[in-house]
Amino acid sequence: MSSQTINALIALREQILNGELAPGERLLELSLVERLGVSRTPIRAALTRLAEEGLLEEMSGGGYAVREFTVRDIEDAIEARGSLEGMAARLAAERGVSPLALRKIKESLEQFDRLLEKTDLESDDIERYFGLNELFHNQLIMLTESFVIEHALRRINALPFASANAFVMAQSELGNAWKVFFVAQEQHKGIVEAIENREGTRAESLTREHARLSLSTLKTALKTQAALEQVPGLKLVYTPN
Amino acid sequence: MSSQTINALIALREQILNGELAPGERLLELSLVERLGVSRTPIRAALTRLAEEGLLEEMSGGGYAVREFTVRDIEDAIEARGSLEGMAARLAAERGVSPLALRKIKESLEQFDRLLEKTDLESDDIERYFGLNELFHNQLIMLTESFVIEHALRRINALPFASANAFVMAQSELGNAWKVFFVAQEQHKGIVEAIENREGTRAESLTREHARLSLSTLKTALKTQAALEQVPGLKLVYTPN
DNA sequence: CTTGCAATTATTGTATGCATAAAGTATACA
DNA sequence: TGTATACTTTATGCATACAATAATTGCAAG
Repeated sequence: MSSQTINALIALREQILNGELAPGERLLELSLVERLGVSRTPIRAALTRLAEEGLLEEMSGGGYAVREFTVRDIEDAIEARGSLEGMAARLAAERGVSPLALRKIKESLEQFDRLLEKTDLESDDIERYFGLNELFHNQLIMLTESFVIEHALRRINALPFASANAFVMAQSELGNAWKVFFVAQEQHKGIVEAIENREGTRAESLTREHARLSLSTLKTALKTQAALEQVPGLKLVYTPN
Repeated sequence: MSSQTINALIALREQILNGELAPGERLLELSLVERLGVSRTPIRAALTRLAEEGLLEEMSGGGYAVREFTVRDIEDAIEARGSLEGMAARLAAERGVSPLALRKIKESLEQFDRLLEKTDLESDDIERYFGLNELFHNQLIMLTESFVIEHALRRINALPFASANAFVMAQSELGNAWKVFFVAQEQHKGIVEAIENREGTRAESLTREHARLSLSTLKTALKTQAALEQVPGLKLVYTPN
């Protein structure tokens, strides 16, 4: 994709997740031209893309509005991620994986271990955990070497609160991050072990449970004002007050 | 979406599935202008959409090419559909469904039954089965009333060989259609029964197995020249000869 | 004969003007 | 005062001209 379109896409996505563009608000192309400083063409491209991702909804008679999500949507999205990641893990176990890829993902596990040796994580450590977690989940998906699975998961992860990292941000706002991270790491290890041992069912159910850990964290975060402000996308979730 | 864009989208998709535009072939916007009779703007919109769906791949340095699929891709896509439909069925069972929706999907089951009373299905009957099958799978997805699940499944079903109906076309080419359809109907009934009885695990595993029935049918079809010609999308699958 | 560079061509990316359709408003009539 | 209709406004859809970038060809030098 081209530069102006990417600029518009990134700026728009950020402003939506920030809450600068509120849920339900209609996005007028001309006002976005002023706001983003690019012409209508790349803006229209960005809008259709964001609608595809699910962040916007098409209005009847043309135009788009920022979508409002429910807690139920978060549950469904994380269940769906768990389902697909679980399937990926199972297929990886059943079909076998390349020795190189297996070694690489084990290295990630070791890096997690080293990071979690101390019990009080500082801001830098959280940042590092964030990066590692993203890497691990990518490696997990890539183990299967399947375009279709990658494609489907990319779509789910486009929903901001569905991705594996949303929970990291939420947890870091809630304090005592290392406790949950330790549980998560135990699951990581089990998943990789299951894949190595060709235990498809175990790999799948562990991966699903791992996703549910994100869910419980996010649901706690929804009750906390600070997390609600900090975790991208939670502002789009309707919370009856 | 607007009229010219839809025209371009439909025409392009059809020509890709027909094989008029061969896998690997680069699509030049200007040549599509001649071919489809609309200007570049709606064509570009259709191209980005088809790339989103996975039918096209973006080339480095701009432009798109028709994607070539492998048998493995079919397997993965149908597994993924089974995974997501299975999740939908499980959630429907666990959360419960509206009496109205349950009654409606049971009516579909009865229509299947009436259709399958005879053992020799004619062309019209296959057509009817096709419609019923599409309806049933839609109803199944809708039972959960989840935007996120619908969204994810719509994406998977955009891959032509992944959708629940691909197997109907394949089977009708293979002859003896009613045998497989009878097995499928038994699964349909089990799924609905499980949802009604709040048996989440049963609903999920039956739904997954139902998807795998499509898979075995499609794999058989891949070995048959007639089916290869008739079933939309199978021309995009690389078959070493 | 091959390789590197430059010029040209071809293709995609962006901006904008015009057309069309939808939404809103005011006015006239019941 | 309420409703229907015509008119005005506004927003999106489409086409096209222009800009920028990537690919290709030809020429020259090693």
